[in-house]
This record gives sequence, structure tokens and C-alpha cells, in this order.
Amino acid sequence: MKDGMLINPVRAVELFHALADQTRLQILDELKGGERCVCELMDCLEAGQSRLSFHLKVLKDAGMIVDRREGRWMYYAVNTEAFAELDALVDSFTHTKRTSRAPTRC
Amino acid sequence: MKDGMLINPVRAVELFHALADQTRLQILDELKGGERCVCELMDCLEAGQSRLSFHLKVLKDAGMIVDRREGRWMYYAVNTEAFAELDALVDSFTHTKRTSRAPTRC
DNA sequence: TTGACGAATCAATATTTGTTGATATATCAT
DNA sequence: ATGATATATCAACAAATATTGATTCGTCAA
Repeated sequence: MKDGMLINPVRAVELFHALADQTRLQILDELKGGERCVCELMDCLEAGQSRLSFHLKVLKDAGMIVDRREGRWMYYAVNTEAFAELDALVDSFTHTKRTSRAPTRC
Repeated sequence: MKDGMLINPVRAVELFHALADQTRLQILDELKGGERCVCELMDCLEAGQSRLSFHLKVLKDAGMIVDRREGRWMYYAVNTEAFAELDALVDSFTHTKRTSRAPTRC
């Protein structure tokens, strides 16, 4: 990711929110092993189709995953760029040192 | 953070959830400049006392910030360790390569 | 073209999260 | 002790998010 590029707070919230859920983390964890179709995710996560679809949409809207149709199947895969973005975001949090001023009491 | 140490999913959700809110990100951003008392945060975030207290608790429960009493004032500051943990967590996401197997169709 | 299948979307509902104003608690100054 | 101040907590409510089952849509096979 471009250095010095600021990620706006709205985007940051969207990213973190997408990750702030057990099911979605499981999905991402599974997708780390390569692309998967929905039915396979249903299997290994033991989640209903509708529920899964919902969470996949959240992840997709946040840009964390990408999809690809192949016939009747939809394949999902992690979007590497988004992870780089996340990495940069966390780094900017961790490393951005501001001129530390003393607290001003009320 | 210890290498190879796995962060459990529940903890990951807690961390990301704590960050998935505009107000809480603002708080952290402010605290990057050094420790602050609540009244000062109220000022610069233009947030009510009760609301702020709520979000500070979320951040504190997640271990993102620490507090310190000084007389009537409570001072909050970022907890560096938690940020290291976050960093490690994101890294583990980004870099953990699993043996990529082909997707198994239904 | 019809039927079956994989997946998205919708509507209803449940659950969780956030906000607000009121009250409680702790500490200080008098 | 009393009152003032800083903050936490609580209760009521509002808003956002997640779950479920039903329906719809797109694609394929016969």
C-alpha cells in the first residue's frame, strides 16, 4: 500500500466491522486455504445457506473477498489487496507517533 | 508478541469489535497523543459523558486502553501491548499460508 | 421447455449494540 | 460533615445487526 496514504475512519470502521464476527473470521480462515464455493463453506462451517450468504455479502461489500461464478457455483476467495490495506491501517495505528502533549485538565 | 502464538477467534472478534466504531477510533486517535482525562476527551470529541464512558469501557474491556486515577480524574492511555497483539493478529491473517487445496465442489 | 440445483434476496423476528438522561460513587475543598 | 466535581453505572429506549424460512433468480441437464 502507498506509504503515507491515510485510510479514512469510515473505511476503517467498515474493515474492522467486517472482521468483528466469529462466522466471518471462520470464512476467511477457510478461504486462506484457497477459493471455495458456498456449498463447501456451508459444509465446513455448518452454517445455513442464507446465513452464509449474508456474511459473504458483508465481507464482499467490505472488499475482503472476491467472487467468481462458474456455472451454478459461486467461488469466493480472499482479496489480498484488502489484507494489505488492513495491514497498513493497523501499522498506521501502531506506529503513528504524534507530538505527545501533556493532558489538559478540565 | 511471541511468535507462533495463536490468538483465539473469540479474542480476535473482541479486538476487531472494539475497533469497529467511529467514536472509539477517535478516542484511540486522541490517546495516541498521550494520556487524556475523560473531560478532555468529551471536549475534543464533542461527546456526552455517559456515551464516552460507555466506549471507554468497551476499549478497556478489550484491553486496548488502560486507566489511572489521579484524584477525581481518570486518565486513559493506549495499551501498547494490545496494539502489538493486534499487529500480530493481522499478520497471522495476512501471512499464514495454508496448504492450498483445490475446492471440492458439492 | 421443464425441472433441479446453487445461491441471492426478502420479510419477519431476535439479538446485540449504542444513546440518553438520571442516579450512584469516589474524591476533593471548605 | 457538606457540597461540588469527575466519572461510572443503570434503566429505558433506539438503532443496527444477525438469524431463519420462504421466495426468487440464474444456470444447467434432460
